[in-house]
Amino acid sequence: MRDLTLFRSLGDEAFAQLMDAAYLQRFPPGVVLISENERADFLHVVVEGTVEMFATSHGRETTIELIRPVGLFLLAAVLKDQIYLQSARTLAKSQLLLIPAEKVRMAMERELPFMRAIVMELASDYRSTIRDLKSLKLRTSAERLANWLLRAEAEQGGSGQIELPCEKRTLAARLGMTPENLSRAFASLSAYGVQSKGSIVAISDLSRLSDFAAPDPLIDERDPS
Amino acid sequence: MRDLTLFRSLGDEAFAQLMDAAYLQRFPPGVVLISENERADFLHVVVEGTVEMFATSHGRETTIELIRPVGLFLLAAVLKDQIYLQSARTLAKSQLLLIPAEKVRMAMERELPFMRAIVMELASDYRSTIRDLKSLKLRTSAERLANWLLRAEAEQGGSGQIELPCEKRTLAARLGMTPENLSRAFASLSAYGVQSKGSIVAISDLSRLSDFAAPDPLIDERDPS
DNA sequence: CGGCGCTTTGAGGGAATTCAAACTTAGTGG
DNA sequence: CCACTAAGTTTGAATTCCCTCAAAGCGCCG
Repeated sequence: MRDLTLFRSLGDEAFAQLMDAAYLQRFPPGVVLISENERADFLHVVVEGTVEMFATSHGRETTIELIRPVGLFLLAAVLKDQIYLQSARTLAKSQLLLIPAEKVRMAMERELPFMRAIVMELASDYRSTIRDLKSLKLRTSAERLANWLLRAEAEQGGSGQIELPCEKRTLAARLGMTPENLSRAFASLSAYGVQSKGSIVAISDLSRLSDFAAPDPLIDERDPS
Repeated sequence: MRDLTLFRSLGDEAFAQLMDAAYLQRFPPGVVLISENERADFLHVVVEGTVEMFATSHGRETTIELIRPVGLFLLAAVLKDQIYLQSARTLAKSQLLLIPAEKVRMAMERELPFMRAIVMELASDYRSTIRDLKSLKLRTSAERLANWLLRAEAEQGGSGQIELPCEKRTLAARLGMTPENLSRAFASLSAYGVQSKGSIVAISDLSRLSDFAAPDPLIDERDPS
């Protein structure tokens, strides 16, 4: 927990207070943790497992983001004391820490370094969402997939192999397309050395894929923290 | 200037210090104020006119947002001391206040209420970007236009008439489509009582348009501040 | 008044979605 | 351990949506 940049900023006492008020809970896969339109009662921290942030409107649904350990979500809604704009469900067996919203806001008021860390966290989240927006508006679906693969490959150690963190249907929604379309995108990337078998993807020639993907640091690279 | 929620939080002295260090500048239309990939040197405040935030990648370009008085941009990049992810250009004759990034960060450290206001501003910006993302991923282009029109109508006083704040090509990019497609979207909305002539759009029957648009509070409504 | 640029319209093509069905995989219960 | 089921994935065909290219119309400003 303390590994989180956000909580590293807290003094021991304040950290203990937050933890005392928090609930550590386990959930099986497929549980809807929160639904959009509810009031923000808890800041959620993913300690173990995977959580999908998704959104619906008039029967349609899409994935906004995947949260994996150690990551938090709903911070903006908690701070503004507003309703959630996104829903969340577990994709795998997960362990979450629920911190009462009120306690988070109190800790922020009491500890300047914590508020500073919150500013940085929010700024990062904002910028990361802008990157997503740019990717959606400036790229085709195959390009989005190609760049997503390149980044996943690097994050998973650069072995040329990727293990998908979720089902393909979810990845499709995350990248803004249908499952069928993702399947076709994978098929079209086979011309650039991409082979997918189940949840394992192999990239035989990074530079060839990179030529097609044309990665853009202003979309694909993460801010240095 | 002091009307801005962000600056209302500043003490008189700190506010004066910020203003002393800032530059008030006028720009003709069509000037590129900042380009993505540059380091964040100034927080920008639009005092008069209109600024378009846009982004490019490999020859493609899109509009992210329009900023009008009194609004600010580049806050996240300034706080993180990072490069900009977006470019900015004036659409009309504009007057901007440029506040050195370093001064903003210093003011934040010195004044707790200012930092608190920054937290709220960032949280709002984040949530508003999430709304954009949902709109893009969950709606067709005609639906995005219809909902944009409904919101613009309300913001402009509910007279049933809208004056477009920018050229249609820019609105098209803002909504994630081509100018041709926007034109066709307008044509298709004429079945729901929408007439556009130049930069004036008339809605003859709000409820009919609303039936088609199916506005969703979690996408179209702004947070109460 | 003329020219430039934006907007509209049309035609054609490409990309993505929908619908449907076959196939694969994982998980369950016999 | 195997068969069976259910769900996820892939493939195919048809459709819709959107984009590109091209040309014509229109408005605005010099």
